Amino acid sequence: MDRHELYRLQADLCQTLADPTRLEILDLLNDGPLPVKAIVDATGQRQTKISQHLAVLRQRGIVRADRVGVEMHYAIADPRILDACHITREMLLDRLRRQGELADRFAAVLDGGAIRRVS
Amino acid sequence: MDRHELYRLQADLCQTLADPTRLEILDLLNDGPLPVKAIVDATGQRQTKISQHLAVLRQRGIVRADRVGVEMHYAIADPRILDACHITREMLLDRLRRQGELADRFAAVLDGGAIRRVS
DNA sequence: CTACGATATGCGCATCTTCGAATGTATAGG
DNA sequence: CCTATACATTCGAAGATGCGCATATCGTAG
Repeated sequence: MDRHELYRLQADLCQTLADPTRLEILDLLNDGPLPVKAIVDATGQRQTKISQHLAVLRQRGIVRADRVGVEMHYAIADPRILDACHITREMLLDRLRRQGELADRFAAVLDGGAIRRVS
Repeated sequence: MDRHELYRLQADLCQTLADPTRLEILDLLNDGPLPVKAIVDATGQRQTKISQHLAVLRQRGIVRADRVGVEMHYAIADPRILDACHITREMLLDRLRRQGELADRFAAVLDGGAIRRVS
């Protein structure tokens, strides 16, 4: 297994996470296994779409599917994926906060009339 | 900022990480800032390609670029991204280890002739 | 067997991504 | 000014992805 093969696999894993619907599904499964119907209802998306995304997550081993009677229950396969998602989410929230502060400071400067004075 | 907008941003961030070359670049920058030339040499990829990927990383705020004389030095903007990468890498390595064990056990069974006896 | 509810799959289309080739820009040296 | 070095940008082709629509499968109840 050479280094580049690992980068390829890691890129595949990231690619699997690179979809808003799939991230939302993982977030829902964070609280425990759910049948497809529950995910469809919770997201408000079409069943076909959810099923396709679940297939992607299943094929890459991110989630696990078990039959429970007539339903399929999906669950997170490796909880560490949620840690990774948490980190990226925190990074984004921090960035948004910083942008908010910047916007506030900029707005304050505008209110002070500093920009108009310059122009 | 509603929940779905955050999922979209997070998906964008994951998408940015979803490329072997970009992951390799981040890995290289893990040890400190580097000029483009060093990255090109270290990866053995074409300069155009590296520059394109650096542009992607720069636009998404993953890396920061500073002029140093005639060179551009690139650096990791938020070290937490490396934590996230580390988690996914560990997950993959674990999975590969498990697959290796499975393969070993399977090979042992094959050597024992259990499969042939079944067929 | 039939019908139904739950879930999965195949297909076609629009969109996005990646790469290489060529070209553009900028800075330092002569 | 001219050149070379270091890096960035644009463009087109090839491949990948996401979605909706229609349809298939699977388990269970009649």
